Amino acid sequence: MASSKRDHLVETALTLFYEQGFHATGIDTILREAGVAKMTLYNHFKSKDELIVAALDLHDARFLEWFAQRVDELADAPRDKLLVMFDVLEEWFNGDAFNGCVFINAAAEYGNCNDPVHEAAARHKRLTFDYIVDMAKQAGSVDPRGLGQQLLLLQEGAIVVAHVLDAPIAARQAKRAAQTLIDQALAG
Amino acid sequence: MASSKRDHLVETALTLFYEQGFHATGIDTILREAGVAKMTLYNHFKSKDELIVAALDLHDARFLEWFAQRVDELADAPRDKLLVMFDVLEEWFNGDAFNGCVFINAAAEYGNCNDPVHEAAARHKRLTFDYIVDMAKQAGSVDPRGLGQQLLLLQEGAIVVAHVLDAPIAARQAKRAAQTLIDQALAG
DNA sequence: AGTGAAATAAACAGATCGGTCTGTTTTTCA
DNA sequence: TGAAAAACAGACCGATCTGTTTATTTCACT
Repeated sequence: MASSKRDHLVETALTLFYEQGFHATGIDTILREAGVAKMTLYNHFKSKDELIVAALDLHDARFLEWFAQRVDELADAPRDKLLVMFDVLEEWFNGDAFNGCVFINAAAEYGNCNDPVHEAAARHKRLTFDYIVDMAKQAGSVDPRGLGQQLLLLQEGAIVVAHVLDAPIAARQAKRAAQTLIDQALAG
Repeated sequence: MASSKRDHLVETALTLFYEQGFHATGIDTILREAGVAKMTLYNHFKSKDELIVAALDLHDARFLEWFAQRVDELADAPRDKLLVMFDVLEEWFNGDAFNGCVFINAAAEYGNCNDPVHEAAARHKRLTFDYIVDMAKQAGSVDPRGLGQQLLLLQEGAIVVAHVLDAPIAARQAKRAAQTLIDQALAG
C-alpha cells in the first residue's frame, strides 16, 4: 500500500483548499489535519503547487463521475439529461459544503493561464464541456458544440451566482433558460 | 486634498489585487508600488481587509458606470441594449488586463458569505442584476426579473469561461443565447 | 510665522510561510 | 529474519506576513 498516505494527503488537502482557499491554507495545516509528516509530502510532491494540482485532478475525475451518475439516475432520454443537469447542480448548491466551484476558485487565485494550477482548472472545464456536448449530440442537436457552449455558460453562471449571491435557486433559473435554448436548438 | 494619498493607495491596491489576487498581494508590495508609508495605510484603514473592501467598492461604482456608458454608446433601443451588453463584455475580455472578474475572484478567496469582502462582491453582483432588470423593464418584458436572472447567468458564465478557458469568444456565444432568450421573453 | 494634522522612514513584533535536513522508527516484502 | 523503502518527529532555514511603535518631517491654513 505504497500510496495510501499520499492519497490521504491529497484528500485532506482538497477538502481544506476547497473550504479555505489555496493561499489561505498552509502546508502545516494540511499536514496536521492529515496526520502526516512533512517529509512525506515532499517525497511525493516537489512543491505545494504540485499538491494543489494533484488535489484538483483528483476532484476533476471524481466530480465528473458523480455528476454524470446523478444525471443518469434522474433521466433516461438524452434530451432530458440536458435538463436534469441543472437539477443535479441544485443538489450540489444545496449541500452543506458548497463553496463555489473549486476550479473556478483555483483560476481566481492563479490567474495566469500558463500556471499549472490554472491549467488544471481549464482541463476540468474542457472535460465538462465535452460531457455536455456529448449529451447534446445524443439528444440529436445539429450543432452540439453550439448548444453545449450555451449550456456551459448557463452552468458556470449558475455556479457563480449561487456562490457569490448565496442563491442556490440560480440552478432553477438556469434550468428555465436551458429549456428555452434546448427547445430552440432541437426544434424542427 | 486630505484623501489624495488614500485614493492613490486604494487605486494601487485594486490594480495589484486584480493582477495577483488578494492573499498573494502583500501590504508591503502595495505600499512600495504606491510610494506610501505603512502608517498612512493604517491611519486610513483598520486592516488589510478594510483596504480590500475599499478597493472593491471603488471598482464597483466605476465598472458599472463604464459598462452602462459603453452600452449606451452602442445602442439606443432598450431591447438592443440587452444585447450589446455582450459586445461590451467582449471588449472587456479582449483587453490586456483582463483577469476575470475581481468580484468573483474575491468571493473565491473569501468564501464565507458573512465575510465583509464576500459581501462587497455580492453587493456588486446585486447592482449588476438591478441594472439588467432595469434594461429588461425598459425593453417591455412582462417578467423583467426573470429575464434579468437569465441574462445575468449568461453574463457571469461568459466571464468565467472567458477567464478559465482563456476564451474571450464566450461573449459571442453568450450573445447568441441571449438573443434566443430575449426573443422568447419579449414575444407576442 | 506658527500650529496642528498628515505623511514619512525605519525598526520592531510575533506569527506563519514553503521548504530542507537529520536521525529514528515503522512497514514492506523477499 | 533481514535489508530496503517509507514514514516519522522535529529542529531549522530565510523569507514574508500583518500590524505596531516611535520619532521625524512635510505641509496647509490662520
